[in-house]
Amino acid sequence: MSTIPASPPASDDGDRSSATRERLVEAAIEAFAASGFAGTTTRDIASRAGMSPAAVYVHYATKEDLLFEISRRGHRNSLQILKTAAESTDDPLDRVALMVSEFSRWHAVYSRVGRIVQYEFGALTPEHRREIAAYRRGIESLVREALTAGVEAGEMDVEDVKGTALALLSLSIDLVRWYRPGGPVTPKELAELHANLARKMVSRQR
Amino acid sequence: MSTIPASPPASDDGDRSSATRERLVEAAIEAFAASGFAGTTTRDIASRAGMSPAAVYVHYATKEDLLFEISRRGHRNSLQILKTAAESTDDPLDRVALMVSEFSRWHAVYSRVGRIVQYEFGALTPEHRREIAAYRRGIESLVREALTAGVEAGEMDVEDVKGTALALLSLSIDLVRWYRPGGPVTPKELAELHANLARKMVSRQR
DNA sequence: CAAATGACTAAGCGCTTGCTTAGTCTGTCA
DNA sequence: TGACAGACTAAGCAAGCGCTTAGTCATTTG
Repeated sequence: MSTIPASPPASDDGDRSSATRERLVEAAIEAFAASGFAGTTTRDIASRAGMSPAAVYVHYATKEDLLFEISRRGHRNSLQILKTAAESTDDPLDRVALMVSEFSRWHAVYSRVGRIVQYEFGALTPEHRREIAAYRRGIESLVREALTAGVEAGEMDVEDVKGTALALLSLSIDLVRWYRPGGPVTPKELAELHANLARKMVSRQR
Repeated sequence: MSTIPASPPASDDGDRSSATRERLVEAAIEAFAASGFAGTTTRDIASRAGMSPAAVYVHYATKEDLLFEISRRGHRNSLQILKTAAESTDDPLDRVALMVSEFSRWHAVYSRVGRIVQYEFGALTPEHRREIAAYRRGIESLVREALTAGVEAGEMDVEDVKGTALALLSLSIDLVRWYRPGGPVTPKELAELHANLARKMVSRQR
């Protein structure tokens, strides 16, 4: 339910192995969210998944591999959401608003995963970090392109495209710091608020 | 240089003890920033401060006490910055812009401390967490009050005061996630960008 | 139906952890 | 000058760490 979907719709065949891998990813998400990556033990992950410590290593070679799997899924999934939003309309202002809305909604729904992915980036190996960094550049590019298109169409007033793109992403991403599902605010409400604020941030004034 | 000032202008007397405490705080900031709280060993902190592991415990009873000291200083200091900004002008729109500007500038200048303080909140003891949570409520209140004042003066258009306050804080706080001092953007430039965006977010349109 | 496969466990290895103990050294003050 | 206080170190303890080894068991395959 709070596990993000794997990149292929879900990586399930009927086999036992991939089901166990899913249990491990879910267990690792719970553990990392509760104690952080360095503060989580492989024994904790194993027991949350209902198996012995050694069984973890049948499916993932290291604890960091589990973090990488979570991070990769999170980034691929949210990048896809953003891309779909970007392609859903031709109106530049609507596009930016929809992108922010969907990106915020994603981060609210998957706030646990988002927190792990954002705060434990530095715990990845240099190789894995490079792959994740590429997804992040992709995310930033999509927003920058949407802003540039709006400026060139004369429908937006954005002095600093790069800085504004980062600010729009901050709005969405930072909510993983404080948002808790089941609280007074729904993901949909947050998404609408952020979309409205985004419109104001990029619209021509007066 | 990147240590935040202690709450009394600086907690220095001439004595040896408080100077050593400062060295420990600085060493802990470096270590926590590099490896996270759980990933940092007391031996690492000690050696960065140029002393034996046992010497740390003369000044701080636990590793968590060092984190709390850093967190307390960071919150008190940034809260003070925000309060001073709030009192610096009577114009509601200028006030919000100045608050965002100063809060962003603080987080850029002390981005290492900001990252520790934001990401390791959960590593504090429940008691310490309560004290820090109170500072955070104070910060949110200041922003909410500034927005409410602007709405009541008829100079702002803010539908959701609480949500917009959180969004303005996100703009400032989230920069600790990606900002690195010495990069292409100065704290001052970021502060101005965020102040302009904040104005657009709360201004009456058309 | 024997051989092979692969998920899984019990036990544990070598190392590191936060923190303590016991004692040394330096500077202060009666 | 000698008793004392407090900053500091060398050594180490108990616990817990990531990960491995050796082997069990159920299922698949020729």
